[in-house]
Amino acid sequence: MSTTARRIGTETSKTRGVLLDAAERLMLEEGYAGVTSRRLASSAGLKPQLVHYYFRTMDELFLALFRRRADQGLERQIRALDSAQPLWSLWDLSRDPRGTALTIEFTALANHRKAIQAELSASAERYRAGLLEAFRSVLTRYDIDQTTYPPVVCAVLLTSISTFLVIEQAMLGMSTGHAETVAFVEDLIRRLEGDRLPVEDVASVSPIKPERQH
Amino acid sequence: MSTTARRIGTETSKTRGVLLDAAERLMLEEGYAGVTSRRLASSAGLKPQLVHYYFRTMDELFLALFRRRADQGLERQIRALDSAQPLWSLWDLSRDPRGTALTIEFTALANHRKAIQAELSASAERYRAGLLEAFRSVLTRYDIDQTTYPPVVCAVLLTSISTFLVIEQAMLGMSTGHAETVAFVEDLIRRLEGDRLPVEDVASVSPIKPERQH
DNA sequence: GTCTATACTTCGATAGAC
DNA sequence: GTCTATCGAAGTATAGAC
Repeated sequence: MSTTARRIGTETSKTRGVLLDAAERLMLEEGYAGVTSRRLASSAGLKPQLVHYYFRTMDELFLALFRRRADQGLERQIRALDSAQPLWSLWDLSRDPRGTALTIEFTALANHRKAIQAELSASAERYRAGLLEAFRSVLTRYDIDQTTYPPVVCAVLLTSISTFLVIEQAMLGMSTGHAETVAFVEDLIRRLEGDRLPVEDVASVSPIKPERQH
Repeated sequence: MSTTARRIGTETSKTRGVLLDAAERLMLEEGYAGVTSRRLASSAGLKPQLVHYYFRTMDELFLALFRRRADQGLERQIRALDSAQPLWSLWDLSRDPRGTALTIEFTALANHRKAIQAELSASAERYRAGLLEAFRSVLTRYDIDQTTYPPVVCAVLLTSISTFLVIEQAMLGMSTGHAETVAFVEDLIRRLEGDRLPVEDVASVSPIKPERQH
């Protein structure tokens, strides 16, 4: 009997990282449905069978891809929380088009890949909790009435707005009212944290780039 | 030569409507990738070839499906604009989970179906324009400073918030902070339009249901 | 770790009989 | 308008040689 486990590549393999990078690129360019073992391999200049050598199933690949990004996102959030202007940093971070576009693709993917859904909502909850903490502290610092402006509402609003703008802009090519909305939000932030200090900006200091593993 | 056009069913056919209804149901339940000619046919109790009899390609089916919904959405928006409490009506309308979930699926689909993208963004622009007009008129009526609160920003905000809540709730099963956010928005509406009059509520008067064609 | 070869499934689409 | 029959392409996945 062949209950003996099938061979699988190590997590530290260079090729594995190359595949994940290519998968991410494909996902951004053509949507999650464009990420098939064949297309992925060809886009990375490899044989389709290698995909199945490193990932038992496509689900496993999507999960690995998501986890890599989610970990990176949480790391960046932590750095943003620690910056001199947490609101500006969090706003800039949440407006990163690549990160948000990937989240949206994973959300659509979660519709028929239940393993993804669990991972995604767990990660979203963690992210929300971080934002909540940031708003609690900032609103306290600036002495804002937290009954009128609950921190959790601020967290949801910030995420909704940035997510929605990315959906329209990056996925549909729409931008009606975007500039005005960004100006509106940034004016609110400015009232609390003053003008943005470009040098301290977390997002610009560490631009999103595929993470190479080796 | 077979340049003679392939046969195609009429737009008023009952079977065609059944297929569109089934496609919509499938799309909501399993995402757009679940809508294949075979699965669609089997879910409607028909043969796969009938799908291709009524729609030359799957793209054509998706387009027809989208247009039917978009037309219905615009109609409902117009009725909401004419109601006694336009803000309440528009808010309720935009929070309809089925309509928004479909929009999100079409957005994901638009990533690799360019015909869909054009249609989708055109429709979104029309919808935005309607909302904008509503806010212009309401803000004028209640004498709100439109420099501080630009109508287009209100339109973008309303759509972002409702879209985002549906994404998290219906697609990810998340709800942290949702109740508070809804309360926050509804409090703002209440200040302008007073309490919601349940009977006048457009959304509750005409619940979303698949439109039968015959 | 990468290759060849291959099995099996599902998909979109068309031709032609009834 | 619906059926049977059928094509070719693309997908996931595995076995075994090198």
